[in-house]
Amino acid sequence: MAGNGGRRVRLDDVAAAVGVSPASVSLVLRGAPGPSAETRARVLEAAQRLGYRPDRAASLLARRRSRLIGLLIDVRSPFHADVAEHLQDAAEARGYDLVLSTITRSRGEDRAVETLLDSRCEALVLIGPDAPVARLSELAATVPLVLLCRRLDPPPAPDRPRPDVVRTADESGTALAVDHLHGLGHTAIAYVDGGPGTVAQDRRDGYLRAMTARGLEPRVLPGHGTPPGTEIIGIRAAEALLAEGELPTAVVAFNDRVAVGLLDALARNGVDVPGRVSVVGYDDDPLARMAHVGLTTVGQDTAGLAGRAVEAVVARLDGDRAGAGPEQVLEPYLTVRRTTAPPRPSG
Amino acid sequence: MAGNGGRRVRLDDVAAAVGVSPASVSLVLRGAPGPSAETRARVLEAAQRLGYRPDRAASLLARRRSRLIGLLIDVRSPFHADVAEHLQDAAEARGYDLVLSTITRSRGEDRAVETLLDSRCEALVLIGPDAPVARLSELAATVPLVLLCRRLDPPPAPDRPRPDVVRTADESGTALAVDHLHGLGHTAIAYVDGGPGTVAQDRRDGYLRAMTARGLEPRVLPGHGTPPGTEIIGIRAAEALLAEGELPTAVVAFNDRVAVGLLDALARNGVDVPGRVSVVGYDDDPLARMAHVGLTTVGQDTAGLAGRAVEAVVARLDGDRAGAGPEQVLEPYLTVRRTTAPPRPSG
DNA sequence: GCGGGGTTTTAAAGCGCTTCAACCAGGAGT
DNA sequence: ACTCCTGGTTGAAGCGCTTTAAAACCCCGC
Repeated sequence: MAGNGGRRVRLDDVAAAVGVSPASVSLVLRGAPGPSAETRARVLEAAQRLGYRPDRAASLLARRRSRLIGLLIDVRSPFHADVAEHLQDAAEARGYDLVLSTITRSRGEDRAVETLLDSRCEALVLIGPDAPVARLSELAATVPLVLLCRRLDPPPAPDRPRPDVVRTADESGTALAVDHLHGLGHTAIAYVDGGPGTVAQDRRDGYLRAMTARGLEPRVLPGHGTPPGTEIIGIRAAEALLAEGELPTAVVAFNDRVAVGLLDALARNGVDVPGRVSVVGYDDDPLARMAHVGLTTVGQDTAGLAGRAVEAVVARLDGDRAGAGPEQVLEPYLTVRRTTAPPRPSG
Repeated sequence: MAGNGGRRVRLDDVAAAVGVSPASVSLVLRGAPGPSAETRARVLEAAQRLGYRPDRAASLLARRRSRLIGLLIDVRSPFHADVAEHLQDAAEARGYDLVLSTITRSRGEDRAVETLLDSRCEALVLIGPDAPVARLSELAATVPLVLLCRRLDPPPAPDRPRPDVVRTADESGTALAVDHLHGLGHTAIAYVDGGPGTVAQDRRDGYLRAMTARGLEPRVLPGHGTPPGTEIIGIRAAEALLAEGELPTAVVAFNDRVAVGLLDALARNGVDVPGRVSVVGYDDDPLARMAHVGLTTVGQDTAGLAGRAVEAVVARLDGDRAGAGPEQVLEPYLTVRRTTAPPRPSG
């Protein structure tokens, strides 16, 4: 079809082929109002025939608005990947495009954000960024900013610019887990903590509150250590519990990786799950879904998060601030799989 | 510092501030030869002071060459992520920039490739793409193309354009595994197959050849089923072996996920690994590295793959075709962890 | 047959940067 | 004294598209 002599087909080529001005072609190709049905058809046909593909750089440069949303993503995180996918779709639906910038070992958040800004992004979405509140606030002064899964704690001074926040109610997540277990008949429910950070804090608080509300005795196993939120923490927690002789009948873990460590250590010590101990994770990681793991876990509504994030961006950018508060909190949901069951009748 | 009144700082602003022409500023900022040391210093100072950030779209448009390499990436694959990271660095070192395009459920390879092309990428790198050879060949006619971890099989007609190929010698990888096990004293070594595709084929061939070369009896367990290359396959294979009563003393798996399924099913059935059976995976997945898995596995040299890919691109683009053949094959390496040991003295 | 209202079309001015030919000083060479 | 360099510098022409104001057109009714 194409691939013929040398140069790439330009807008002008299409215009010439049809016998109209480049302006008309531009209008038609972007579906802008103006051109008549007939012109429209002829232009489309010619563009198709010549294999015309608009040049994004040129279009971007000429356009008054870029309609670009920058997303900072840690390419190794399945959760980030999932959010990215949904953001892609949500953005597209609103007429925006997504630009990805990966953060890697050799490329910190700041660096990645710069790239995004240089690419003319009109707004930025950051997923659980590490940057301190002050830095985020400063950035929010430059460009509309949405924080995904990251509370602002401590909140910036009220006169300082404030990023929008879209997150999951992590405190409800662990409460959900406790509910589920309590509903099954468990009363001795332990919790394995995450590292520092607002997310870990929220999940722990949710657990504590839910336990207290039910008149149950909370028991938090420490989650610090390097690195937090990994299998090792789960293994250590399991070992600590086993050393005591008396196991709780259920354990809620800060996240799925911790839960997997827990499961593994328990299995090695001949402790049946869910027969002897029930385990609940958090994140609904691909890990948890793996057939042979079948971890009961708390999931986040990634599609919802992505959708709200885009809405927040659009609200700022297109100014139709409709009902969107500065912080949006979505409810997590529980996915019951095979690691939870009623406690074994004691004996 | 910046963030002051309205508009973004442009090249012209810097030029005006220093009192030189925009042309000079452009030269200085790109480190191009020409400007004197003094001009250079003054421009740099002013740019810094004004917080100037070049506009990529404009720069891209004006530049004769884009120096952009497009990478197609499945954002959920840790292997892709790893390669991307190394490519980023390798490209940068050669003065190129990487543009990422993710392939998702709602966004196939073709779509992602188009985005890349529209972004003015001068060359494309695809990691193990699904597209048929004909399509790849066609694409290679449009733009320099490097295939990572994907052989061209069957090879396109000799007169057709041919993508460069950079891959791991998968046939040596499984041979390495067999070597290792044989060296430990194993003779009954089974293999769990992957799905269709050249990679699975190579790995199987490597196993078969290595076994035959050592006068050992090969035993291939089927790897087809949906989806191939996942834990389920490993579980099924383990069940099949257990059903027979007589277990081999070692098993090589098509990849780590299969190996993990295998490990899990064995553990559930009280089979000690590596006491009773040794297991070797392939890919050196994060999964394999997890503390509690400790899977002995064959790893690919992702940094090397990325480096070669960039070299291939540069060779095509900058025309210094130095020593680079159309297909480059890197050797895999074995990482011994805790799932392999000498076979238990029979009895 | 002409002014008026609406619909289509287009000329032209950029978007912010790069590039390249031309230009300019101030030595060196003859 | 005059030409020839040569390293520095710059004016101006784009890159391929969007956008806007204005032109062109068409159909009416008077």
